[in-house]
Amino acid sequence: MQEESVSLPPKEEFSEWYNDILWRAEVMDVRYPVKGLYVWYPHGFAIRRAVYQILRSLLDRDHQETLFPLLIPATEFMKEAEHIKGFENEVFWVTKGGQNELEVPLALRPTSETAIYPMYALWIRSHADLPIRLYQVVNTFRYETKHTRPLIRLREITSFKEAHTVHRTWEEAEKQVNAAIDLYREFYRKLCVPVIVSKRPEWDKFPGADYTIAIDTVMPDGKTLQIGTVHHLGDHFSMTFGIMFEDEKGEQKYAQQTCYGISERCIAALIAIHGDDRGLVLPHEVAPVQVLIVPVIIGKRREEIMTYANGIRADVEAMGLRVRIDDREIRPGAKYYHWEMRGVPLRLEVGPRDLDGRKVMAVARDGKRSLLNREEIRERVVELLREFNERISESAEGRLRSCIKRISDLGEIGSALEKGVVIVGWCGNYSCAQELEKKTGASVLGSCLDAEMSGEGNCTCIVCGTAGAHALVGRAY
RNA sequence: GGGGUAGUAGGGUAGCCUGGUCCAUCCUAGAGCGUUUGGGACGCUUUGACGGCGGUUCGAAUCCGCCCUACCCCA
Repeated sequence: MQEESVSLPPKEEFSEWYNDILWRAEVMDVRYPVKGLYVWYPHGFAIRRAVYQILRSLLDRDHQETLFPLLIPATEFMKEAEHIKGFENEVFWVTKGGQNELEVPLALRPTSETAIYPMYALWIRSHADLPIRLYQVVNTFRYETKHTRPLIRLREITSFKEAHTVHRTWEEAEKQVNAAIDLYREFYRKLCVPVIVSKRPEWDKFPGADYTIAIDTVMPDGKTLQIGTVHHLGDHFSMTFGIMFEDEKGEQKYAQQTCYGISERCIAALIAIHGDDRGLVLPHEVAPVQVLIVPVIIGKRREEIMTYANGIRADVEAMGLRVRIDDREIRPGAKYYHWEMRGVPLRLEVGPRDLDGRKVMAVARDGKRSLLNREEIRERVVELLREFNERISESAEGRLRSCIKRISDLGEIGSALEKGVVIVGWCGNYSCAQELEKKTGASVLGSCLDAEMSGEGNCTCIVCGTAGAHALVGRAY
């Protein structure tokens, strides 16, 4: 009874678990009085900072960070027909300045193509200006009418990393698309979050794109979460916004573009994929506290133990790790629970026994214990953190694999979808996809791009029986 | 988008139909003091709520309206 009041609901009840862990682990406060807007607690924000630090460092290899305005004039926003159609029902508009009605209403960006591309038209003159690869991390606004959910479906996306690139040729832009996919794969590998890459069907691509590649993961309840998209924009936007350059022969040409984005859904995935009944489980790179030191103080040896613990702290700090001593006047067990909830990957316990034997007890977040010698702390801590990441990575990978089922019989698809996603043969036609979606309540996410998932050779459509390719079907968030 | 159920202190509940009381209650949490400290310590003192806004009324947790939030079901 006592434990019930302080612990999480079991993770099998994912919806409630997810809601609870967000405030118990101090990630988000959902009590802000506007629908779909949530507050980052400092601890959650520290996770966000570490996660986006990884993303930034990957992008900074060949992108530059920038910052465009939040407000987009209606005149620019309304230029690209397909783009408008895709977003017009979810745009927030600023229509007044003080008491006065604005002559041109201003949109709160739902995404920034129409803010950035008019400027690209001014900046780009020659082939020598290309390629351009810029990105920004900004908040965007979407008037969601469906159920909002912290980090997953928001009216203010607080952490939208969007990249916008410009190239000379369609092929060059396609290379960028592939580079972006690789970059996202690398990003999620660092978060130990396994992903599925697929090409979205024609009707589900980004409004105004040639095609869309999506990165999905599977949540513990078997539903898929889209945690990244990469779009080949072709020349749709460059024709609309007049982004032209003079090529080597002196001819004016429309530029080819791509854009790709990741939002704080990556943090939702991080939490959902790794967390357990005791709270957050975080890969060490993104944990706000990477190493926690708990002094176990008994009787009169307080000073001695604190000195020992401080020496260890200094050692770990010198390795560039985020370390913390919990010296509160509470029992050690309470500290363990407190920091396990918040996802500390490695805990070092130091008490009289350790002091006497010049040892330290190291306990990883997944329960693995190792008794270290005081002298080997520097090497061993790094090693333990790395091994911990490998273990959670592997276990997440295993769970993803176990909830992907290959199905060739239409009758089996329903039960398989309760546990995860299915791979079926699909001819590529809208009508068959529609029938499939109607029968199962799930959506056709797209055609598999991972060789190991699509398998060898061709197959036949599960609906109509004609020749097709492997497609991914799942219940999506 | 449509429907259902619910919201009472940090968490869990009673009360609501049939408006009124002096102390709601259990587990915690916060503040204070003391004893403690190798997996959620204990004792004592104390603080704390009726999801929000408006209406009806002498009086609202309770009745009415709108909104917000959560969970479930259907499109």
